[in-house]
Amino acid sequence: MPELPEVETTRMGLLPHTQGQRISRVIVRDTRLRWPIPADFARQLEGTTVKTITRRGKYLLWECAGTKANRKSAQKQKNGFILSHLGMSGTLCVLPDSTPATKHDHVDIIFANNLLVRFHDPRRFGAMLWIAAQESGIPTHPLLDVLGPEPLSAAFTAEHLFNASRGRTVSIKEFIMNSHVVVGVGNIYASESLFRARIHPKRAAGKISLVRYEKLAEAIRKTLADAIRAGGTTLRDYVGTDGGQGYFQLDVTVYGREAKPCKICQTPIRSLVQGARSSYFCPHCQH
DNA sequence: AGAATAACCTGCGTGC
DNA sequence: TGCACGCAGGTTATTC
Repeated sequence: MPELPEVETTRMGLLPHTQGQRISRVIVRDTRLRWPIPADFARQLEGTTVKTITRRGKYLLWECAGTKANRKSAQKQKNGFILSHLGMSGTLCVLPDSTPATKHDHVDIIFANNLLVRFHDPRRFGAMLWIAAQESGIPTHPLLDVLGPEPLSAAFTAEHLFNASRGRTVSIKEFIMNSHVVVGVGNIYASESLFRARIHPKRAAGKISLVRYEKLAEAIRKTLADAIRAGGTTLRDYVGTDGGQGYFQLDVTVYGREAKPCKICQTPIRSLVQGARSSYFCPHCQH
């Protein structure tokens, strides 16, 4: 169920326990995810060191490098990236390496520092893949290559939204949830951002002015940045947290508040279904 | 190309 | 208590 802020919080939680640590062993218990975990996944990782973990949209990229000894023994190809995605129900948590596994624990990445990172995913919409290092050092993968700009980067502008939306009849809610347009805006923050920008979720993306896209871009940036900040403040020692409690309380203004009063005008919040996803909005404030 | 729909899953809450 | 049902914060694949 994680959106971008939860993924970023997960990244920040993992980093201090994994950066610079050598992966001593990898246990794959259940390969069934969005795509099967590759057969040689464990072998690729074992013996490498995690240089850093970065985020692209809701994907985490774990940069792994073979040791000098490995390079000498012709194992240069071990350099690469773990590409992970939490899907709807995935968690990554840091645990002591003796922690017994339970149901839906798909993968353990065990480190030389006696900690492990456990990937747990009941609904199996998540992913764990390996990207072999390229010449450029930049990870290339079909899943990454089609992604739109990061909402908290300079590339994410009102002009980008405006230009990408010309001629599009799709609703603005579905438009901003499309990862080809912008990454990281999930179902909750789509409703929250549209409320903040006062835009009705059903409005056609192609009929929104540049001025209104300025407001929307700013609303998305603020909504996500606020949520990341909230996650960061709840994050203390990531070891032992199960991710369930790690998914922090969201401070929502419209999401899930059907029939409750709008926090601005007291009009009852309404919901509708778009692309099989629930949207929430204030019929008075948003148009 | 873009829009709409199906598909992948388990778990939980609700109402009968 | 049990069971059917609807719904869940994601994304790609398929069809038209």
